[in-house]
Amino acid sequence: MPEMSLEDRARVFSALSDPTRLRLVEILASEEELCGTQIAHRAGISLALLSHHWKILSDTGVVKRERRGQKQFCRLDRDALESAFALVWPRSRIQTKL
Amino acid sequence: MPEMSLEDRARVFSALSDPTRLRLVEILASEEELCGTQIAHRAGISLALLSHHWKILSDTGVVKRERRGQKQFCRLDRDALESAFALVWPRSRIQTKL
DNA sequence: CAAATAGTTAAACAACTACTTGACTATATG
DNA sequence: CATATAGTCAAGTAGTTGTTTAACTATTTG
Repeated sequence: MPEMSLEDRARVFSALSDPTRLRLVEILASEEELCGTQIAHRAGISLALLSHHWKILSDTGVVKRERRGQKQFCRLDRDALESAFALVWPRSRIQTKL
Repeated sequence: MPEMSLEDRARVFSALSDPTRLRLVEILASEEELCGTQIAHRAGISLALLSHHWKILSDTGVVKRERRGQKQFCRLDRDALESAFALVWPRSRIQTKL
């Protein structure tokens, strides 16, 4: 993540601003990777609704997806989060450099 | 910040999800404290619009305000941010304990 | 009290968002 | 090819949000 505009940083926070999506992200924060069906099941939502939120999380760069066969595996992109958090939460950037 | 519900954490991110408000927060992240007129001037917005966004930032706990005479001084509440970020960005909590 | 500074509030509008349902596409397997 | 699994997409509805304008309140100072 070289540079993110104010709008792009706001879009990352917007991706985290819905309880359903925040739950998805928090689930992913505690796992290496999960496929769509697993995520939907853990979050207790339909696949259609996951697909809707998944697109938003992907478009904003909060998660990365990779197709393997029928399934798509998903993981957090911590660099994107860090870029968005940097100016609000400087400590995270400074301290992760340790 | 003892415990924050999923909804409350989402509300913090929602407070940061608008470019205008994110700018306000980033301005405050680089200063000890500022009064409303200073903030509005730096952000290039009207006082009426600041007041609208200021309420959202206060209600979600992202900033704390204190009246001194005519002016209200405002500063970030980093504990509230940390509580919201914790499950998404575990490193910030762990590392700030160092 | 009068005037200036600092901030609030309500109304109105346009734009956006989450969710459900049902039909659709893609990949793997028997 | 048929079936099952995995996920997408479009349409519709209901609710929310950001901004402007203009009038209003609160506090300080002359």
